[in-house]
Amino acid sequence: METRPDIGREAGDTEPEGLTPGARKILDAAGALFYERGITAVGVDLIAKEAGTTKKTLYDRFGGKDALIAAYLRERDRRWRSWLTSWVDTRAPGTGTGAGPGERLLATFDALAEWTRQHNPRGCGFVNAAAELPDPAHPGRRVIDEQKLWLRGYLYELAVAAGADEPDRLADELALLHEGAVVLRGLAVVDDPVARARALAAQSLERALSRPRYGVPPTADTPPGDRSA
Amino acid sequence: METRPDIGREAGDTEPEGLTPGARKILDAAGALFYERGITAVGVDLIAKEAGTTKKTLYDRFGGKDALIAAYLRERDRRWRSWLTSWVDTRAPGTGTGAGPGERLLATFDALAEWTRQHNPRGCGFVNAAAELPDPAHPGRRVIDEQKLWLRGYLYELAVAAGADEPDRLADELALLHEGAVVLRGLAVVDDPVARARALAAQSLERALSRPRYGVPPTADTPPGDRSA
DNA sequence: GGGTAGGTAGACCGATCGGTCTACCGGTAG
DNA sequence: CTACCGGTAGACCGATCGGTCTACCTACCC
Repeated sequence: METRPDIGREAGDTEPEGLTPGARKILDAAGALFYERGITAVGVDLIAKEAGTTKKTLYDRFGGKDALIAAYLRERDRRWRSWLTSWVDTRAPGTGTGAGPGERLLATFDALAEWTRQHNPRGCGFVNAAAELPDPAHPGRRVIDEQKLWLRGYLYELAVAAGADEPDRLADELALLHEGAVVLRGLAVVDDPVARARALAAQSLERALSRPRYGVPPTADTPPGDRSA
Repeated sequence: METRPDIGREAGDTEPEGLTPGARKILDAAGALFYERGITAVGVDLIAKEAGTTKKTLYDRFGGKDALIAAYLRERDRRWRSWLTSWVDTRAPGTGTGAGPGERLLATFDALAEWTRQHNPRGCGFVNAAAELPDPAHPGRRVIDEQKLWLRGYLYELAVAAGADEPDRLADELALLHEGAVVLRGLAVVDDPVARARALAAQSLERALSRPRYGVPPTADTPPGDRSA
């Protein structure tokens, strides 16, 4: 179990807080089981068995199921943030390029599309977890709140950088579209909800950039038909 | 001697009062407990105790926990549909009034706002239930799918009646906003997400109605029954 | 009266829940 | 060599899980 690049984790990931090999296996197994079958429905015996370890190791390394749930959410949050920011920085470097100022905001939807395609057949793991953790004092709830606040803040930063009129409003709207898209991805009511959300986001963006704050001339937006096959 | 556990009524049943008093109390208690604490976390013993009945009555009336879950979802679905349609019909009668053609579509967001204020402190009950029912064969899953498809179809009908350009697209977009709003209502990241969603819906609506399909002026109502694609 | 429906009360079942425990084993650092 | 660390193996705990069962009661209708 040496650290080998790009196996289960994304590029640029760093091993969080030096997990022992047993703890790593447990966290991986818990991550898959919690997301696929639900948190409450998965017992610690099954996690230990699936990880090829024992409950002893689980309790020695994590302390209990609640702490393991929080660790699972932290891990998922860390991967999602890394995925999103690296995607945006790579595909829409911005600042001086010929692309429109809203390119980086729209790129978040492309990142989401690929993320859901790879890791999200059952909707947002954080929304699902919130459904199972009604107790506000549960350690996992803090991770969930942080994740949602972080995304909204990230969208706000991008909105400000793009020179959007009313960046607060734009960030709220795009956060709304992100959540709606990832939730409808889990259900089967709209096909390609992320693409729909992106198109609607482009429309919202167009309006927000047509009246920039500091007199920056409105530039041509990226065409909505920009989507790659 | 056991009565038939077919009380989990089929779709098309409009009467909630085929229920015996004991079954009614159980369904009420289960509805509150399932939504507030999560489905898996709530046991049948607690439901029977909270309802002031016994497990015997629960199993005689509903057959088992899975059937009770489906009955709970059906009940919630029925209330939501009734709430939404009656709100729209009352506050936005449409067809011949002086209001705009998209008034009924926007009214769905007002209905949602009031619904969430009254019944939805923890987000969408169906999304939460879907998170806890990963098995596609679970009887509750069918109810969830029907609920989401119904809303999307209802929005589509309203979009067609309003004479929207691309009613499929508009229905998808509004469904997206509905889901995003109700999910973010459960979390605490955006204040008044329903209002944000309504504003964005109004914007989407404005565009969809500015280019009606057959050259009808945007202020005129297109007669319903338009089913061409 | 008899039959039946709906209900209450509560014992009981095997399985599983989260969590703790002792005992042993291999590697490694002082 | 010894001490310790991380792990394996598995017994064990009380509680609770979904579900079944017997027994008895009341009310209503033929």
